[in-house]
Parts: sequence; C-alpha cells; structure tokens
Amino acid sequence: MPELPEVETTRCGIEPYIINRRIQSIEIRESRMRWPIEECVHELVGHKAERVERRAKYLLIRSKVGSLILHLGMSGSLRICPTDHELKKHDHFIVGLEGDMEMRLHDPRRFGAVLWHDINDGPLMEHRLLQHLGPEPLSSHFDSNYLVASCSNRKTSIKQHIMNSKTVVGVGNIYASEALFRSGIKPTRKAGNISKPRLVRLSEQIKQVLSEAIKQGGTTLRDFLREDGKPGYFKQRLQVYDRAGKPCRDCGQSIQKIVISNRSTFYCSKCQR
DNA sequence: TTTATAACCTGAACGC
DNA sequence: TGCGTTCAGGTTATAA
Repeated sequence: MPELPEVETTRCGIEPYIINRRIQSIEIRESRMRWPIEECVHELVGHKAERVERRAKYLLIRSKVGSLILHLGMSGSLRICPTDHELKKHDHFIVGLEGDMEMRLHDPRRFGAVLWHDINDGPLMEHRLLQHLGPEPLSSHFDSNYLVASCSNRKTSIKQHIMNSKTVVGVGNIYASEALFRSGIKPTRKAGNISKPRLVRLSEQIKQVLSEAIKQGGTTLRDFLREDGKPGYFKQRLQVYDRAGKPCRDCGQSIQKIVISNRSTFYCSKCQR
C-alpha cells in the first residue's frame, strides 16, 4: 500500500490527531519488525508531538526530546481509532493519545520499522536511515539537470535508477512504471543511454504522476477513520501497472509484463523505446 | 565504486 | 475442500 502518495496521505491523516497532543502511552505488542523495536521508544511518553513530517517514505513524529521514525514497509498502515476499539491481529505498535484515542501500526509482513532518535544524538536528518537519501521528487532539488547528471554513465536500467533512493526518494514500483510510460522510455533502457530531452520529460513526469496520486490520496482522507481503515487507492488512472495483456490506452498494443530486479514491470512496447 | 542478488515476513490468489 | 506454489506497493546487507 505505501508508496510516497500513501505515506503523504497517511501523514496528513494522522497529523491533526497527533500534533500538540501529549503522548500518554506506548505499547510494543510485537517488537520483531524490520529491526527490533527498542524500549527507548518509550522516551516519547509524556511529551507533546510538535510536528509530523515525511522524508522519503519515513514518517517522523518530532518532539522536544526526540523523534519517532516510522516506516510502513510493504504492508503497513496507520490508523487512528478509539482506545476501546478491538485490536486486530498484526496491530504491532500503539501510541496512546490524549482524548482516549490511539494510533495503531498494523503490518502483517513486518517489513515496516519503528525507531527512536534521541534529541541528544544530533540532527534527525543525520540518522543512518535518512542521511544518504536523495532529493525529494517534488522539491526543487530534483529537476531535469539533476536527473540528467545522475544518469550520466550509468549502466543500470532507468527503472532501477529512479527507484534507487540515492537517486531520488519515493518512486516505488508502481510510479516508476507509470512515469516511464508517460515519458515514452522503455524500463530496461540503460540510464546512461537516454537523450537529455527524454530525461527532462521523465523528471517532469515523475513529479506529475506523484502529484496527481497525492491529490487522489487526499480524496481518501475522509475515509481515514473508517472501520476497515484502508486508504482507497486509485487504479483507474494507472496506464500500465498491473495491466499486462490489456490494450495500451494510447495505441492499443498489449501491455507487456517483465521482471526487472525481481520486481514486476509493465510497459507498452510500441509507446516506449 | 557500481551493480546484482538474497533476505526479511505473512497472506491472498491461483492451480491442481 | 485442501494443499502447494507464486506473488505482493520496500529497503538493506552482502556478494560479485
């Protein structure tokens, strides 16, 4: 579920329930996540959450004593619900909030992560998981000049290159396929073997597709507290992802499915070269 | 240094 | 119905 637009949607959804609220309790129901959840996360208890930020696909809940770093992995989701709401299997981490509400991290595959960064450990952005990240795709730090320079002499495929968080953050498997389709670039093409005008278009389309998805994610915000807690996501706008064998919406050619680096990849062999 | 691959997990969907 | 296989939206650690 969580690509960058869903993480941003989640951030917007939880922010009003968390910001300037005192954290009343923290419960680790299952510590075996990507890394074990350490007891020091309890440091947050008794303090107010001052900001809820996002860096790449990490959610950062900042307080004056330190920050909680959350990652949703492949199957994670966050829900705000009343404390008397029945707990679900795979509700692994619970943050008790003022007003008998809780934020629950639900993650069946446990690829997600919960970490604590103490204020005394230096700037949050120098945390080992954050310090080597590339630019945010929607920021001015990511533009056509940057992408062109980053592709220079690269022998890896363009899809792997834009999915690499050192190149740019937040471009997951779905939006990599979509942005490449919109740019007319075949996913297997070597990054260093693409003309500048086409990379300019790709940088624009990465921004465009993510912006559109965030807007659509925004429409699911009202459903955030719904019983099933699932943020609806939008398949109707996808041009190639999960459309193997179906006709290209532009030319009618059958959409191809291939595997690049163990990830399903979809493209139109006529529109993308 | 760059690139490719294995590993971490559970559950849903599918075929037999 | 039940069992085995395959696949899934992410990221790091390790090997080549």
